[in-house]
Amino acid sequence: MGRAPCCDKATVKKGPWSPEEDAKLKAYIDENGTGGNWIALPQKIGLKRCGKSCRLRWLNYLRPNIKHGDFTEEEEHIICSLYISIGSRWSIIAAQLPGRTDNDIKNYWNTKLKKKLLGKRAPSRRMRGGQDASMTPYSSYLAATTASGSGGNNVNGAAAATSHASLSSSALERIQLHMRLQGIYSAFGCGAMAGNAPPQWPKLESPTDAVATTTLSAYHQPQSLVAGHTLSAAEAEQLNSSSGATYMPVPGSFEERSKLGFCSPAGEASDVSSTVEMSSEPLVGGGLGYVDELYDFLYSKQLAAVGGFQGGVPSLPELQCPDGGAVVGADERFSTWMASCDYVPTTGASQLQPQQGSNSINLQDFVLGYDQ
DNA sequence: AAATGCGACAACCGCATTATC
DNA sequence: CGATAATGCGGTTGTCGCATT
Repeated sequence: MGRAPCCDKATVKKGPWSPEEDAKLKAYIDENGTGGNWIALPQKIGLKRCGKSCRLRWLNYLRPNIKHGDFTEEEEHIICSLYISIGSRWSIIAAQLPGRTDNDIKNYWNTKLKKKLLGKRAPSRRMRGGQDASMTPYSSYLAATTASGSGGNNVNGAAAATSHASLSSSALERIQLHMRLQGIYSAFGCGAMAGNAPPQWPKLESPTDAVATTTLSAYHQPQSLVAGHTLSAAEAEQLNSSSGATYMPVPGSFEERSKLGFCSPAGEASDVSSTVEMSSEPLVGGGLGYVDELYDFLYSKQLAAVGGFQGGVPSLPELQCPDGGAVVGADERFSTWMASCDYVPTTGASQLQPQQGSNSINLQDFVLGYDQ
């Protein structure tokens, strides 16, 4: 037996809301609030609507301070970065964008951002079956490692390719997108098969997805994200020895790095290229260059603004904590921290709230650490 | 000018979680 | 402590308007 429906579907009106209905609902809530009972609300004000529908209408449309219209580039970057970090947790992402609703962001992602990423595949740069002059060092590395089948990647890559054939197109699309996003993550912070933290994959429900997820997880080993600018060299060393992960102290102020919309470790350019070239990336469906393009998409403007790679590989934006701290990332530490936090989407600037006595880390901001 | 396709957005649906009894 | 109700959330669908043929 499934649960009882929340309302009588025969008598409830569906479809778009009329201005009159909007006015009724808004007037009532403005005056009385929701009363903590959405189910009873429509009867009180004489609306033939389901309580859930009223709630949705209020939250997504009628609520004050809702922003409609185009997303700014900064908002796009935040959405992309958080999607990389936490997947389709739209309510959490929305909590970081005051005035935006989860529904808005979800729609924007599905209709624009995702296509921007999936559709940004420039034929001149990929799917050529070999290297060419336009390939970046990173692409070249990927091609080389794929061709040579280095280490466990080869095995897993073959498994991925096998599972690829049996996936539905929608599942495949999702996996490809996730791989691109995850690939960026790997490129920024992941040395080959290093680290112990399990990767954070967005939810994949179907059995076939599960197969693919298992396959992919085997060679995505996200590295640790740390509160870089607050970490001294000694602290970093201590953490490295105790956790087995790679932390690095990062010079430069948070303000400097956040100017561009992302925290960016102020490392040297040589550090960046060497790190990127060291990274490995599984390839499914001829995915060479995915990382490049998403990287370009996310960071080209930032890099241009600082005159190239001098700013180092950008990190992710911060999730605001009530104490003024912030957290970002997708590693085990982050997911642990997330699990120990309540997030409270509100009409204003929402916040992540560490629970009392929780295993929270006093994070200021994060940068990616790199393996040697 | 009509038909068709497509993108954007609003709304719905069902499941998971939380609160209450 | 279990059952039920309410709420929150993410995935999906429906509808409308614009662009293209």
